[in-house]
Amino acid sequence: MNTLSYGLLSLLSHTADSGYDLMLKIQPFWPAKHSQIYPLLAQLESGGYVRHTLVVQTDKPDKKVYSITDKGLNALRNWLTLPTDEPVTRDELVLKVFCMEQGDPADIRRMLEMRLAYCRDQLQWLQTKMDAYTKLNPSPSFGILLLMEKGQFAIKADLQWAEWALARLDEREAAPGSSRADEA
Amino acid sequence: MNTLSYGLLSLLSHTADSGYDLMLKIQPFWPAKHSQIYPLLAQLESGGYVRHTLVVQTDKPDKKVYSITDKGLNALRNWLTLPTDEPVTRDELVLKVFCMEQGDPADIRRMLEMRLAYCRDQLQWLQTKMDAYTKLNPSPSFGILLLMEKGQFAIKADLQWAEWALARLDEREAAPGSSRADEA
DNA sequence: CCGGCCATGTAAGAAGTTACATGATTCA
DNA sequence: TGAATCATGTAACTTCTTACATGGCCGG
Repeated sequence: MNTLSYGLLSLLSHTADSGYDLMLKIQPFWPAKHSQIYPLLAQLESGGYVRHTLVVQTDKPDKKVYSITDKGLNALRNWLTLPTDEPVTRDELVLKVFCMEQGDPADIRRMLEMRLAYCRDQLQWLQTKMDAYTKLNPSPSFGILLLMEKGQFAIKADLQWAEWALARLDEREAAPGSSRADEA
Repeated sequence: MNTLSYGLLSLLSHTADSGYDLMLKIQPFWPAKHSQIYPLLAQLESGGYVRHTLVVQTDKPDKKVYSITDKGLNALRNWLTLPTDEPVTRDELVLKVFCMEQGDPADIRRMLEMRLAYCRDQLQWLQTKMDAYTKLNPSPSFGILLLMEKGQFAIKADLQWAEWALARLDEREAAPGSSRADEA
């Protein structure tokens, strides 16, 4: 039972879902490909944590809809009491920023602008999700509200940093000479 | 040449360093164990991107100090022009929050308090690093300044979210009944 | 004297990605 | 007609973690 397994159980504790949909839904929280999800679900099923029923569809391929079992729920509850791993962020951008003096300033600028655009996209996507969710739901899940808020906090921080960094780049380019220019 | 390889080259573009020190320094940016770093450095050396000299020490074990070559610098510069992968954050906490209705509210509270403490630690650690760096350095690297700021933005966002979440938990516990309590 | 730090490495295993494989429907 | 979505699966590979292995120095 690894973290991704618990992630799947966590999703299934809200609603039964196909492997495909689980794969899509877990992306914002714990990115994983279908090639990782499908075998894991089979494993969880053989362990008795989930069970599936085949749902036949005419317009689309048939699907396996998984639901969590009592054993799965118990495992989930126990997991909640265990200590939580520290978060890990892997961002290629920070490695690039670290050695940015080696490259063309125009490349750095482009990099930061790309990040800015990415953040705006993410923020808008989240906003849409939040609107849709709160409209469709009379008394929403407290956990989901917390998460959507968490996502917003994180994206906004990244966005604000990118803006701040670009502003500092502008300052730099406006001022002639190197960082020792203020020694006048 | 994977991202970690470029990360090592990025660090080495500032100062020559031992595998051990590189391992320690890269943790905040791209966590990796020594068992991954050492073979990679050997590989980078056989590819001509870095070279090492043996530094004999009396009080401590001898070490291999790696420095970047021209070929390494060129590879680094080229990498800076390439498109940057999107950042990935994996945080077990979000998976737990998603299904928190399944568990004891006291567990959730403990979880959030742990996160809060972790964030405060991280923030203090960063502050210390920033102070030390800016004091020791007359004209600091622009890249490093940007990064330290980025770290602060991210940690503060996480911290503020945790505080906000705990406040909401308090509200919940103060109000009797469920979310339908406001239907009075 | 025991645990932690320094310092390097290998081996085995788990986790994650990319590619291979299939096939119907829908939209431009 | 060609690409995207839905839907499931396996195989090969890369990446990352844990464990094995060694050994001196230092502080409590």
